[in-house]
Amino acid sequence: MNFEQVSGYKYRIPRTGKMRTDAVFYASEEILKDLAAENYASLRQICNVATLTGIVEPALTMPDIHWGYGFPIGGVAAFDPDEGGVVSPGGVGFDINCGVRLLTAPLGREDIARRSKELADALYGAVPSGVGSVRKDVRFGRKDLRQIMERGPEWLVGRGYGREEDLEYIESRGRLPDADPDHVSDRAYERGLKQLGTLGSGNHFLEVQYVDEIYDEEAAGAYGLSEGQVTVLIHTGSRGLGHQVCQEYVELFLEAAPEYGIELVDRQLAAAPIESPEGRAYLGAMSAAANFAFANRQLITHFTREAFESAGLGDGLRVLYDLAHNNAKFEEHGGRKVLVHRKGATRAFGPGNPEVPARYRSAGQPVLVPGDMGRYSFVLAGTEGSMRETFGSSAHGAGRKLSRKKAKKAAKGRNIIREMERLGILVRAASRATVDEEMSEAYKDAAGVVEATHAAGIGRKVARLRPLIVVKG
DNA sequence: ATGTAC
Repeated sequence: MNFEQVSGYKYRIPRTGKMRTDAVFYASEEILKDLAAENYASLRQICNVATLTGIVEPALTMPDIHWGYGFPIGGVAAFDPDEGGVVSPGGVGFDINCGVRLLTAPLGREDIARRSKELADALYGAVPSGVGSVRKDVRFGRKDLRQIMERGPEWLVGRGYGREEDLEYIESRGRLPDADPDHVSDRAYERGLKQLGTLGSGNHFLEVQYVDEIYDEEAAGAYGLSEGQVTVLIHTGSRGLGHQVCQEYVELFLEAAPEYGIELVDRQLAAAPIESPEGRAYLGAMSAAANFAFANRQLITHFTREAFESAGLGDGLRVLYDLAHNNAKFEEHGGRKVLVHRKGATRAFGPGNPEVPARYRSAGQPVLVPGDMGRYSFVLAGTEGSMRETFGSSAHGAGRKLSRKKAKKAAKGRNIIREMERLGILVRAASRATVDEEMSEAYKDAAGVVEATHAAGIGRKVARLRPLIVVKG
C-alpha cells in the first residue's frame, strides 16, 4: 500500500490503476498499526471506491475505518450527478440510517442512583429489543407506514408521539425529501410494520448515562450539557425494512451496472448512475427507509419518556440531537451539488452552517460518537476543518477489536452482566450471547478514535458520557 | 446490521 503523510493525522493514497481520484485517510500511529495488521484490506476498499464513475476528489475514510461490505466502514464518498456520478447501496450499508439520538434530562446522576433498577426495568419493558423484536402496544397500518416513510418523525409528533420542538434537533428534521415509498417492496413494508419503536440487536443499544467530563465549556453550554447531568443515548436504525431495501437494490444494481458501462472492481460495489431510473428508485427507497429510522428513534424517545415518568423521574427529556451514520444525501460542497455517501460516518457541519439548529450554530453541529457499553461515548462538534476536507463528515464510533466469535470465546465462563454490575452499570438484555459479543474488550477504545478526530481537526471534543444503564438486544 | 439460510 503506497501512501504519504500529509500532516500529523492525515494520509494520502495517490491515484493509481483504475482509481479516478486520490484517497485520503485519517489515522493515529495506533490506527495505522491496525490497518497494517489487516494487510490494508480496508484501505484497499477505499481505493476501490475511488474507481467508481463520477466520484469527486477525494475518496475518504474517518479514523474509525474498518472493513465493510464493499465500502469500508468510516467511508465518505461524494459523487456528481452531472458527471455520471453513481449511487451505491454498499456505500450506505445494510442498516440504512443506522444512527444515534442523544436526550438530556434535567436530572443529576444521584437522582438516577436511587431508582436505577426501577428505571432499568421500565426501559427494558418500554423498548422491545433483540433480533426480530416487534411492538405489540401500538399498531400501524400500511397507510400509516407510507406517511412515516414520507414524513418521518413529524408524522409521529402529529399523533402525540413526541413534541414539536424535538423535530428541530434531528438532522434534516428527520425527513429526507427524496423519499418515495412506491419504491419500497411489499416485503420491506411487512418487515417494517411491526418494528417501529424497537431497538434490534448487535451493537444497537439504549443507554442511560451521565456527563463525566466536559472539554469545551462553550459548546457544552450551547448543547445544554453540564457535568454530572443525566443523558440517554439511543443507537438503532431501520431494522428489517432498511435491510430488505438494501438487499433488493444490491441485486438490482448488479444487473444494472454493466448496462450503464459501470465497471465494478468488486461486486459489492454494485452501483447505478444517480440520474437513472434504478438510481432514482434506490434513492427513493433508501430515503424512505432513512425516514423510517428517524421515526424509529422518535417512537423510542416517546416510550423512553414514559419509562422515566413511570420510574418517578419526570418528563423533562429533551432531544439534544439525532444523527445518522449510514446514508447518502445531496449537499452542496465546493460550489456544486453532490451526493455524499456516509457509511459508518456522520455529518459534521461546522459553525455558522444554516443546517445547524440556531441554538448550536456558533458551536457547530453536535457529532455523537458512541463507544462500547462499559466505557464511554463522546459528544464532538463539527468544525471548519470537516467542512473544508471531508465533505462535512466525521467519525461515528469505536469499531470492533475482536470478531463476534472471538468475543464469545473471551466471555466463556464469565458473567459479563455481573461484571458490568460491579462497575456500577446495570444491563438489561434480550440475549446473553449478544452481551458477550458486545462486551467492552471486544471494542477498540473510542477515546483513540476521538483523539485522532480532534487532532486531525475534523471534529472537536465537547464532552464524555459514561453509562449507568444499558438496554441491549 | 439482518425473521444471523426463502
